[in-house]
Amino acid sequence: MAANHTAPAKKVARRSRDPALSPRASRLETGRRSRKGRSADRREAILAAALDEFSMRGFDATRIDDVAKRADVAKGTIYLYFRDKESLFQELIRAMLTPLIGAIEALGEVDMPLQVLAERFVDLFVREVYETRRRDVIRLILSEGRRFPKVAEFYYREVLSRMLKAVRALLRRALERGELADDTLIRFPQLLVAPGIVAIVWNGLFDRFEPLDVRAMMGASCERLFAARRPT
Amino acid sequence: MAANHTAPAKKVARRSRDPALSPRASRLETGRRSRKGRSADRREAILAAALDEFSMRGFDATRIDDVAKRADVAKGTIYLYFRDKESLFQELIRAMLTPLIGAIEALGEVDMPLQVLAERFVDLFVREVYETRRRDVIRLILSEGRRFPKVAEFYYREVLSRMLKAVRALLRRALERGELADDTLIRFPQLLVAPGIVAIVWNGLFDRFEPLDVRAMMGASCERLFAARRPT
Amino acid sequence: MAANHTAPAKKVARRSRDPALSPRASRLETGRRSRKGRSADRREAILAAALDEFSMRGFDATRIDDVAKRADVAKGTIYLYFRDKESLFQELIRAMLTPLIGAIEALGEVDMPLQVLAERFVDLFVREVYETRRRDVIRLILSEGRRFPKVAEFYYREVLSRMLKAVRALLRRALERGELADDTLIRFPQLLVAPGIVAIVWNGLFDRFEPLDVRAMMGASCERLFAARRPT
Amino acid sequence: MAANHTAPAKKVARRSRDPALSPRASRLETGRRSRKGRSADRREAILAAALDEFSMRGFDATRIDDVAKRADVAKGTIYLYFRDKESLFQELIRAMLTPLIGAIEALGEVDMPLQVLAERFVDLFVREVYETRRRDVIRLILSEGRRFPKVAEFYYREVLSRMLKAVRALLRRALERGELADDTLIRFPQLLVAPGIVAIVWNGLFDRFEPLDVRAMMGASCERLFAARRPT
DNA sequence: CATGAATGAGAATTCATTCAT
DNA sequence: CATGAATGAATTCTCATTCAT
Repeated sequence: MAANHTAPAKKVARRSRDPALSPRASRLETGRRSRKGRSADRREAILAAALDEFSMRGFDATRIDDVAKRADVAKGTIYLYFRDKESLFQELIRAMLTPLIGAIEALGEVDMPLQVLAERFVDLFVREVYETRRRDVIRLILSEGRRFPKVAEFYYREVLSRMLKAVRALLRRALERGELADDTLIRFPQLLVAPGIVAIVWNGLFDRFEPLDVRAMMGASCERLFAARRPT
Repeated sequence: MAANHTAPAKKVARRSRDPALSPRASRLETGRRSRKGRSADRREAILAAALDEFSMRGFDATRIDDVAKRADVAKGTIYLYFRDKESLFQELIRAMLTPLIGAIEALGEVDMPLQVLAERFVDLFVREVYETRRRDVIRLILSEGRRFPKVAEFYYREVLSRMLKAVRALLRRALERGELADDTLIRFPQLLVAPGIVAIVWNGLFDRFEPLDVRAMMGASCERLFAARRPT
Repeated sequence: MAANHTAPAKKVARRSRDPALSPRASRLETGRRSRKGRSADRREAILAAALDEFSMRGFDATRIDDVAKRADVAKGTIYLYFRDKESLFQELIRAMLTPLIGAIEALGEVDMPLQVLAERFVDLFVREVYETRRRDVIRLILSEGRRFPKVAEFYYREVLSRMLKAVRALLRRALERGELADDTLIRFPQLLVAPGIVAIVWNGLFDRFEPLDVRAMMGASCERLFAARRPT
Repeated sequence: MAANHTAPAKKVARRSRDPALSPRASRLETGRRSRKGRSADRREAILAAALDEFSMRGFDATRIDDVAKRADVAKGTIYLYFRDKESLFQELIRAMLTPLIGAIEALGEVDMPLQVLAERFVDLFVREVYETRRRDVIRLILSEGRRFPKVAEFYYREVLSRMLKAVRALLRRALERGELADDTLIRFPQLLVAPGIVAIVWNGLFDRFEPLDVRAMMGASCERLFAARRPT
C-alpha cells in the first residue's frame, strides 16, 4: 500500500507518522504535539525512510544521503537521532518489531478450537505481517541478520522465542484435549510459519514469474498440519 | 560495531578442489595440471573463496581483495577470470546450481511409493543441499536475490520451475493412484521445501540459540503433507 | 624515465583567485565570503589547480589527488564540484574560454585601418592569450582535443567559428576598401593565427633550445599577410 | 650525422627502416632476408601498431595489450624489442623521423628560383608529411612532447634545427640574389611551416566541422611570404 | 625467442561521519 | 537543534611489467 519502496528517493514528501511504519500503534498521546513530538516525528520520518531504503537496496548499498533525502532532513540530522548507520538499522528493526511483542505475549492466553485458531493465525500473519511493512522487516532480518548478530538475537529473544513458547503452550493444551494428532508441531512449531516465510521470500524474488497466494498456501498448510492424523 | 563479526580472511589456506564446489568432479588426471587444468583449478579456487566470503559477509561487504587472499591469488588475477565483482557473484551461483539441473530433470521420471519418495526427498535435500556449500548458495539467493534479478531469474528458470514441474508431475501421478488425499501439494509444491528453506534460514540466524534438526523437521513435515487425509 | 619531469605537486600553496583564471573578476565583496562566495572560491581554486596539473602532465597523467593537494582541498571535495575527472577537464576549458566569447563577438564591429588592426590583433593575442593561462588552455586543446571531441567542438563552435566569422567580415570590408590585395586571408583566416599557434607549441617544446619572440614573429607575419601585393 | 641523441641506447635493438612505416624509404639493402629480417619485421610490426594506437589514444591511454594485438604478437614480445612503453614511444618517433634527416640535409644544397622552391616545399610537405603517417608523428610530438623532453629534444636537434638551418641558408642566398624582399623569413623560418602545423592540428580537431585545404593554404601562405614586397 | 597468465602498484570514485556555521 | 560542505579511508578495477613454460 503505502511504501514508496521503488522510487529512487528524490524529493520524496516526508512520510510523517506513517501508520504503516507502526501500524495500529495506538498513538495515545492525545492531541497537542509537544516539543517532544516534533523530535519524535523526525525520528519516525527517518526510520520510515530508512526502512524504504534498506528494503530496496540492502544495508550496505543504502546511502545515508538517500535516507536523509527521503526523510526530508539533512544528512547530519540523522546523526542527531542515531549513532551511526548500523544503529539506525538496528533501531529500525527494534522499532518495527517491539509493538508485536505484547500481541505475542497475549497469544498464549487465547483458547479456542484448533480450526478457528488456524484461521486466526493465518489471518493475523497475512494482515499484520505480510501485507505490512513488517514483511520488509522480516526480509531484512533474513537478508542481513547474519551480519548483524545483535539483530538476529533481538529478533530471536524478543519475538521468535516468545512466539514459539506461546504457540507450544497453545498446542500442548490442544494435544491434551485430543485436538492434535501428535506432538509434531510442538517439536517443530516453525512448520507453522514456514509457508509464511517462504511466501515472503517468494514474493520478493519470484512473484514476477509466478505469483503466489499466501493466504491460500498458509491455509492449506495449516489444514494439513492441524489435521488429526489417521495413518493409512 | 557488530558487522565484522567474522574473521577477516587473512592467509587462509586455499580450499583447492573443494568437493562441494565441484561435486563428483572426478579429478583423476594424474599429476601435473594441464594448461586447461591449471586455469580451471584457479577458477575454482576463486569461486570457492568467493563463496566463502560472500556467504560470510554478503555481496557488498565482501572485498575482492579478501577473495583473492583466500584463493591465494593476486587481486588482478580474479579479473582474468571474471569481468567484475558482480560477474563473479553471478557465475558463482550458476556454477553451484548448474550441476543440480540434471538431477532435477531426472526427478520427474522416478516412480515409487509416496512414503519412500518422501524419505528420498528429505535425504536428497539434506545431503545434496543442506550439508553442502549449496546451502550457502541458497542463502545467498535469499539474501541478495532481490538486488540481482538475473540471479533470481536464473534460479527460478533453471532450478525452481523445473523442480516444481517435476514435483507436480510426480504428485499428479500419486494423486491418480490414490496415494494422495488431495491436490494441495500440486497447487503449492512450495510447501514441500518450505521447511528446508526455513531450516537454512534458522541455521544461519538462530542455531546458536536453539539448534534445529532439519532432517527431523522435514521428515515430520512430509509425513503430514503426504498423509492421506481422513477428515475428522 | 623522463615522463615525470615536473614536480609532483606536494603542498603547493593554493593559487587562490588567480586573476588569469577569472580575469577581471572584480572580487570586491568586502570581507567575509558569502556562502556562495566561499563555494565559488573553492571551485575556482580547484579549476586553477586543475589547469596547473593538466598543463603539466596532460589529462591522463594528472592525478585527481594532486589537483586536490594543489587546490588545498580533500580529494572528495573535488567530486562535490565536478562529476568526474573528465567533467573537471571540460569545465575547465569552458570556464577559461567563455570570457573570450564576448570579446570576439565585439571584434567584428571594429573598424580601423588594416595596419592598426594588425597591431591590435597581435597585441590582443599576446596579452590576452599568450601571456596568460589561456596559452595553457590552447595547448590542452591541441594536446587532448582529439580525445575529447566535446572540447574540440566547444572550442570550434564558441571560439573558433565566431572568431573566423568576425575576422572574415573585417577583412571583407578592408578588401572592399582596397586595403587588401586579394582574398587570401578571407579564404584562410587561419593564416593569421597560425604563427600564434606555432609560437605556443614552440614555447612549450623548444624554447629551452631556442627562444622565440612571439610578438616579433606575429608582427612580421601580419606585415606580410596584410601587405597590398604588387606582383613582381 | 650520427645522432648523439642521449645515451647510446642500452637494451635498444637496432633501428630498421620499414617501408610501410617510412614510405618511399628506398630499401637499398637489396635482396636477402637474413635471420635478422624476421626479427626486424616483428619490430616494425610493433612500431606500426604502436603508431596506430598512440595516434588514436595518446600515450597514456594506449594499452600495450592493444599494441600487441594489433601487431599480432604476444604482449611479452613487445618487451623483447623495447625496454618499456616509454621506450617504445620514443623509438617510434625516432624511427619515423630519422629517414627525414638525410632529405633535410640535402635541402640546403638545392638551388632554384624562389617560386619553384615554394612549390617544391609545399609539395614536399604535403606528400611527405601531411599525407603520411608522419602527420600522426607530428601530432604525437605536439601532444606528448612536453611530457617527453627527450622526444622534443630529438625532434629539435635532428629535424627542426637542421631544417631551419637549411632553410635559412637557402633564403640567405635568395636574399643576396634579390629574390627576397627582406630577412623576415630568415629570422622566422617557422612562418613557412606554420600553416602546415596548423593544418595538421585543424585536421585532427575541426575537419569534421569545416574541412581545410592544406595545399591551397600553404600555397597562399608561401605566395605571400615569398612576395617581393613593395610597400604601399 | 615467444607466449600470455599472473602480479600488484596505482588511480578514480564513493560515502559514512564530522563539525563549523 | 539543523544543516550540508568537507573529509579521507576504503574499495573496485586497470594495466605495465615479469617470468615460468
